[in-house]
Amino acid sequence: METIALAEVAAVLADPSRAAMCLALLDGRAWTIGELAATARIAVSTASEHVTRLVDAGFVERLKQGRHAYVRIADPRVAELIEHLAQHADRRAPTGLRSSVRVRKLEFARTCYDHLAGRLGVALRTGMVARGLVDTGAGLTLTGRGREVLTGLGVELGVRERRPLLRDCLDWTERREHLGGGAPAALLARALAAGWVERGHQPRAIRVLPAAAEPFGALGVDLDTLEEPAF
Amino acid sequence: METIALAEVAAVLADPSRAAMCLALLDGRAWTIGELAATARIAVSTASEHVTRLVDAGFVERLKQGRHAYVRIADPRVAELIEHLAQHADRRAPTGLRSSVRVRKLEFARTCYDHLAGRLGVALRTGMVARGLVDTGAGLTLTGRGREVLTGLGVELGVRERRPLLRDCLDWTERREHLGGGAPAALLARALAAGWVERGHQPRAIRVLPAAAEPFGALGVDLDTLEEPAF
DNA sequence: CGCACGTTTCGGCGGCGGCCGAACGATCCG
DNA sequence: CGGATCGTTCGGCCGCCGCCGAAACGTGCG
Repeated sequence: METIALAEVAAVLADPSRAAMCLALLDGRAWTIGELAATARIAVSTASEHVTRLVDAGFVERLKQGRHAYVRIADPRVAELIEHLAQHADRRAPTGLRSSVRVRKLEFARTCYDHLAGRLGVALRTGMVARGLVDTGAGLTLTGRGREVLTGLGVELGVRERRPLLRDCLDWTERREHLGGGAPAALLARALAAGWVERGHQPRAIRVLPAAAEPFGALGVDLDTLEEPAF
Repeated sequence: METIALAEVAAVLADPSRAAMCLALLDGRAWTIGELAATARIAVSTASEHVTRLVDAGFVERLKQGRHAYVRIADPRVAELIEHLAQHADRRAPTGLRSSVRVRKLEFARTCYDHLAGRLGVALRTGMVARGLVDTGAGLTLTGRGREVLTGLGVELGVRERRPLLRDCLDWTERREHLGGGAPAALLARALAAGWVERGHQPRAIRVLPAAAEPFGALGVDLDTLEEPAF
């Protein structure tokens, strides 16, 4: 039976420690075993075993480099799968309110695997929809104008990507949807390369630089009104 | 931590019996507990317990009707999630060749949750792409002509659906992709209503009727050349 | 060349959860 | 109203798997 394959792959994510590690890895970067052990609050030995299982399942890959072993998500499709699963989990969460300072600091702008999330990510979705760059009629589609504007900003929309250009993404700290998919990934890459934003010290943190005002304005995001928390 | 929510939802699918039940339910219809127990080869009592867990997790819903309890997938999004997961499982399966007669009979035409699969499903994808009704540039999109043709056939494309109109779907018996998403779901509904196809006796079986020739021809599928197995 | 640090392997412990059969409950039918 | 059929609940058994600390391994650095 093929059916056991499904159970096997689900079982890999079914452990709290492994789940925590995968969620951490959604920042798209490579973590060491030690770091992963720390965030999951387990012994390194245990973390190492978990990584082995994740590798066998094709979720992550191990990169040996000197005496360190780096671990990262194997494939964008894996990231989407994890997000998809997390999204369902989120949907039926009684959910207490989020609290920690660490999370608060990440609320404004951060990455979600390979695209922007946080309030900035949410604003991007709202802005692009308001300007008619994205259509929400059935699923999400990039309009002709949307394509023009992104291209004008130097964002390279890979034509041969397998995943859709746009999808709704609801990551695990933010309650509202932001934009995932190929186009937002390309946008983040462009934003980093062009110095509109840069990575902060915390894993998923993003700092917005002055140069971001113009390009993000073109996407319907007014950074000035966004900068300060609403409350 | 929210992270445990991910593990919890994964844990629900992490059991072989529950996975088998979910896969069976992907035919989109309501099954009784007894039937589910039989396909999963477990005692009814155990199956009942599993259904309870699946309900609590929001994957399926229980419909009491007389002395029977029917179970079905709660939501198209759940079906997509399961398919997504199964797809990843499939991707890294050493995979023996499929054999059983039962599967062979379903190869030609069957449903995959709420849309067409099997060789017919695959041909539909190929045909619509060949006719320029579907564009595969980046992700999958329905072209203007595609929309016209479907509408002309009486297929109602719900504008307010949340899921995308088209997505690639690779179900667990077929190796090649077929079309999933809102549009193919609407197409199947129309095909059943209009008498182009009808449901067979096996759970996922679909029988193609003569009236199908014309509408499917418009979608680039030549049923005559497809009818007989290639080997 | 040896120590230190990061990682992996091993052995053993403990708990969770899936499994069944039996008893109970509910519903339909004669 | 009784017997048949389906489902659910309960109790108890068993195996799997996540956990840790200790020890082995390998790489870089002094």
